[in-house]
Amino acid sequence: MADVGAPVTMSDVARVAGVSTATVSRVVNGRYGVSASTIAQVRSAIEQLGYESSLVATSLRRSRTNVLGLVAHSFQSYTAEVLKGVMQALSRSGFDLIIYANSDLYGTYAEGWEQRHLTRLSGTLTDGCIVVTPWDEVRSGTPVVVIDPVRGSTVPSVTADNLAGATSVVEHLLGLGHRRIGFIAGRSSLESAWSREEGYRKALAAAGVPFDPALIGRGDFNPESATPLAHALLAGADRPTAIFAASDGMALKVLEVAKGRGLSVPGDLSVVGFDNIPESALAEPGLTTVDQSMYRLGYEAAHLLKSLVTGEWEGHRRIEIPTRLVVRGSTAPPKSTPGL
Amino acid sequence: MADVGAPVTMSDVARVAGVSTATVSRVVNGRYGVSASTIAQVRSAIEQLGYESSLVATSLRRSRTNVLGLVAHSFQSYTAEVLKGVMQALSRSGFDLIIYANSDLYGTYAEGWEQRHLTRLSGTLTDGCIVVTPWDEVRSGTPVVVIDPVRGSTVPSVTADNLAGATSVVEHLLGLGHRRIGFIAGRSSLESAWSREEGYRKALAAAGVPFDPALIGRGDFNPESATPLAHALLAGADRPTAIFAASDGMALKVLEVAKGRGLSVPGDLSVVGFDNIPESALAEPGLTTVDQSMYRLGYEAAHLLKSLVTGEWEGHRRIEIPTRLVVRGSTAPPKSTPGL
DNA sequence: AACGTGATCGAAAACGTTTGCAATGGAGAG
DNA sequence: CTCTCCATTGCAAACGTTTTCGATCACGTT
Repeated sequence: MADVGAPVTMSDVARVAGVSTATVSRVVNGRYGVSASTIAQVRSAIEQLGYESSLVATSLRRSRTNVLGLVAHSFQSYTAEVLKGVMQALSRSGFDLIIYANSDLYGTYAEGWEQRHLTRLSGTLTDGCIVVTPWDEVRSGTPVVVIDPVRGSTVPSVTADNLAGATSVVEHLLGLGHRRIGFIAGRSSLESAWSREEGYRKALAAAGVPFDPALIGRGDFNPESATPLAHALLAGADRPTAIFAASDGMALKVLEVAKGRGLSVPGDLSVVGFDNIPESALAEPGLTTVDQSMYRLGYEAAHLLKSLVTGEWEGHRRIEIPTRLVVRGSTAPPKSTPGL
Repeated sequence: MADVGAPVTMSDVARVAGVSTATVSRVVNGRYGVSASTIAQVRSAIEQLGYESSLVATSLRRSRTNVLGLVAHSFQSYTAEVLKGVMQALSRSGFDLIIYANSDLYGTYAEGWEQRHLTRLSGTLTDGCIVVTPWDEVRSGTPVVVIDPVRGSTVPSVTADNLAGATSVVEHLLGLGHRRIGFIAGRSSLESAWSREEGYRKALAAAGVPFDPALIGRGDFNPESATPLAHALLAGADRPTAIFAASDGMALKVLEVAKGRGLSVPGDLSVVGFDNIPESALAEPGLTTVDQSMYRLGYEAAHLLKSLVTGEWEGHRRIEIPTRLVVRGSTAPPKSTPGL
């Protein structure tokens, strides 16, 4: 029954209850110093009018709002998963969550919208923010926690143990007998991309496999960026027997390219991704990948932000969560295992 | 580089630029009546200080904020899908989106939180809201669009063509040769639940199959509610050869129960759901279901809300989107097809 | 020289809330 | 009866912005 009309304000309540707005405010916020009878009157007026305090006005006046913000650059499935974790962490914590999503996906404001949103929110609306989009310079008057930060960032952040995850992938492939393992890197400015590459290199080095620059493709986590790189890797005469892409989105493109070139997976080529997005389980064959619990990423980020906002010092401002190798059908021993 | 410190306000800009806040406001909002040189000064001051207008203060002062709100009761995967559609519709529309999620998932405010959030948002922050949670009484001073409304609601709403969807399911089952078809209903207050049951009844009637009340289980869309109902339906001597659950969540529970009772699907029992959530494709066997594009639901809702907010009358305040039967492995002809 | 005109800009009110401070009143002490 | 004191309550300022209104000024017209 959407009845239009001016929203009921505190003055309305005050008038009906026959008191001042100051008193109404005190009742609403449970402040000390209001007589029982007045409280009853105000309560009844609130009930009668269906009054609810304006989030905006309260935010403007107060410094603390008990609202946390989240800024994300898009809503992929992983963002939703992060969200679940955040909400779970905030459940019954007294903090509400506001998610700010920009409408100008491809608009003129595309550059720098993260900062715009962050500033607009943290100006007054929120006590702190979680940033899910990769962004280099984070300026904010209130605490910020970044999920998957850029390399070298000093902002409090939560990230997966990308090094260990990538290492486990390469060890898995080496264990199957692969020696020529291609790698498609992610956006190089991101710490996660860098750590995954680092894991790739270190695991190869540890096994005594020489590093071949020709096996590296420089992607940017955007699935489309992987397509030409996969073609390039697979075109050479001495093509790799396995390709490890730094994200599932890119790995799925590799799968596509391989099929397009008449290569069977995992028969002719093993493919591994990173992230364990839902689509990976549905792929044909299922994509071997590294699970980084997005849920947990969100949960830890919210927890960290909460402690930053309330001022409870928790020591670590940088949290790493463990990863887990998920072996599916896209990896198998190479057809010919030369040198074994 | 999160630098703490008081956020920069319009007064700061005014001081630096040597003008009044009124002028700064005019520049920021592109109002007419500011000299080119002044504009340049103000712009430079804004740049220098990194000023961004406070969403809160602006909202408080203005009536229009160009921000739309979305209130959802939880973040299942379908909510994320709805979100994508909403964001796409709002892309480059000049509207931003704020999603308000409550932290008191199981808290004392559990009852009526939707209304609380809606009121807090629509009070001043947003120009209108999309409500994704089923809720009976919607009170709001600003336009509201409800996705999947309650039965009899007069609030502008967007819903799937549940009647046609349910009809297609039953026709599919009838076509396979089923005659005893069980039905597990959804929350009866919802229009979608009612329409799905209506479709079930009408399709049976159209085929001349008598309606048997013993084949109806009264669920509430909550997956757990389906478990005892499935047991009850399958316990009888004259058990159905197929069960149509009004939601995928409930259908998956039926699958579980059937397996638990030693029934093979689709050998001994065909199972159909409604919604086509991602999990349904992953189930073993894949769940036959009705696809209602959540994306489209969100898209249309956002579009409708936009037109309501801007006052462009678009006629229909009630939108139905088409559904599509998705046949997977969970349906097959009954083992014995009596009467055929 | 007086005046109208249009462009530019600042003062101040307003949005709805919170809160420091002061005012009011009644009760108890002297 | 007066004074003090505490509990209760209202007044008004403040949060950061937008917008109305009027002031100022330069310029061209009579």
